Amino acid sequence: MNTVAQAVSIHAKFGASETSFRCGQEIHGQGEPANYIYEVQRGAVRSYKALSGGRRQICAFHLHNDIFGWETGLSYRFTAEAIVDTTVLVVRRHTLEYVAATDVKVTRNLLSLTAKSLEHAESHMLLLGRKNSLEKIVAFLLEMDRRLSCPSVLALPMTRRDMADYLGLTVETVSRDLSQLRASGLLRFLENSQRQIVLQDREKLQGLT
Amino acid sequence: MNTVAQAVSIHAKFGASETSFRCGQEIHGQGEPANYIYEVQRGAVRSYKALSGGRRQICAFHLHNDIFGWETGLSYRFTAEAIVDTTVLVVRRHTLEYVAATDVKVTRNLLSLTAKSLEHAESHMLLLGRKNSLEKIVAFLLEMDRRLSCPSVLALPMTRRDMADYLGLTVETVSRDLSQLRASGLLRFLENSQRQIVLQDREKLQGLT
DNA sequence: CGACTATTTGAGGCGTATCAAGAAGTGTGG
DNA sequence: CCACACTTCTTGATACGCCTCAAATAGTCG
Repeated sequence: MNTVAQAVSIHAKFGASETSFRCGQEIHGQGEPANYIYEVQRGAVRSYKALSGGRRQICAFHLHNDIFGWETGLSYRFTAEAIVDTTVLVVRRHTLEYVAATDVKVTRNLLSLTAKSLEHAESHMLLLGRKNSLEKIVAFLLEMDRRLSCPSVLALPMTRRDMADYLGLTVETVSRDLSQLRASGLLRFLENSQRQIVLQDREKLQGLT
Repeated sequence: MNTVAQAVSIHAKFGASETSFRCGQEIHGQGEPANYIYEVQRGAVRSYKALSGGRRQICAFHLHNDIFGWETGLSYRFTAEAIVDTTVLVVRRHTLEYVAATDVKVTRNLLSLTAKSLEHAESHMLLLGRKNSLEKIVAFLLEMDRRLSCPSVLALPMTRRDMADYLGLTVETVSRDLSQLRASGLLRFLENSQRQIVLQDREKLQGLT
């Protein structure tokens, strides 16, 4: 069962509208009424929870075809922001729930979607709780590599700060570990761009996490 | 909607059987075929993922009436072990899926159950990634207090090691922070028992997390 | 009681955070 | 296209929170 493809069809069926956000713009805020569900068409989005003292935990990055903003409760548990210029499909939650009430397939798609998120969250708990900084960085690179379909050049849409807030580290540690991986020849940056990375040895990287 | 109560009714409806496990016994192992779903009747269970070097991340404790072992994939993503002598209700996954195929309410209950787990996992990510040791301990105590219905004496079923593996800490750090909280009068232990804790000031504790 | 496990406490070390500064990259207006 | 301001990223020096190792104490169970 392909969750994403089925979810896309839901959107098409119910007249989803398209909206664009500039880099850095908020799509929905933590605590606001959860009235819309989104799907990334172009660009990328971060979903995070905030803590006192400016601390953030990014719980997920949403890339092409990912769905986000779906809640069982009344309000969003995350703030979602575009991390590059981004276009999303939007459907009213009300519409989706109306359909789910009559079409079991939609409910099952929502279940599948939620289960996928849960699976990701549980793996990420292991990473946050028990991996060291290098293992975290490597796991992150391989996750992005996989989700972007293993391109020859990994074009990361997020800043080092976003990476740090996803991995429970600081910007400096992220930077240092990337430098270390570069020094040991496991990856390299494209010239004039620190966010375009070539993974030189996926197998060895896999062994580090 | 009360997930737990509805899930219990599912079990009753479909002839769930009762099984008991001794403290420390494995209920299901990571990677095994996920053929059964469980509900805690008496006792408590830990679900964890293992990493190289003996590292563990406990993703959840399952207490009275909690359901665990439900998977969308073929195999268990966790090892589940009784942490005290425990009795569970067991239903065949096959049975549940057969019913879910005809009864939408069952599918919706599974969705609600999964969404609850997801919500917990996402809060726990924030804890693991961005809280310091004292904030983690306090959050843990308040979580257990809430889930055990705020009893006058908090009777923890788990060891300090389990707490540590849930919070991404070591046994020693857990012990030190508990001592510190005791020294500052925010909690006390019952005599002859380090696992029975009285929270002396829930409000102040709340302020620490 | 005696053996064992769980917990606490202390001393010291390590990994990551913090603070600081400079380099690299990006965007804007001329 | 360049000049300038700004943000992002890197690198170095140092600090500190939590881990590691070790040993004593408390609790459990035969």
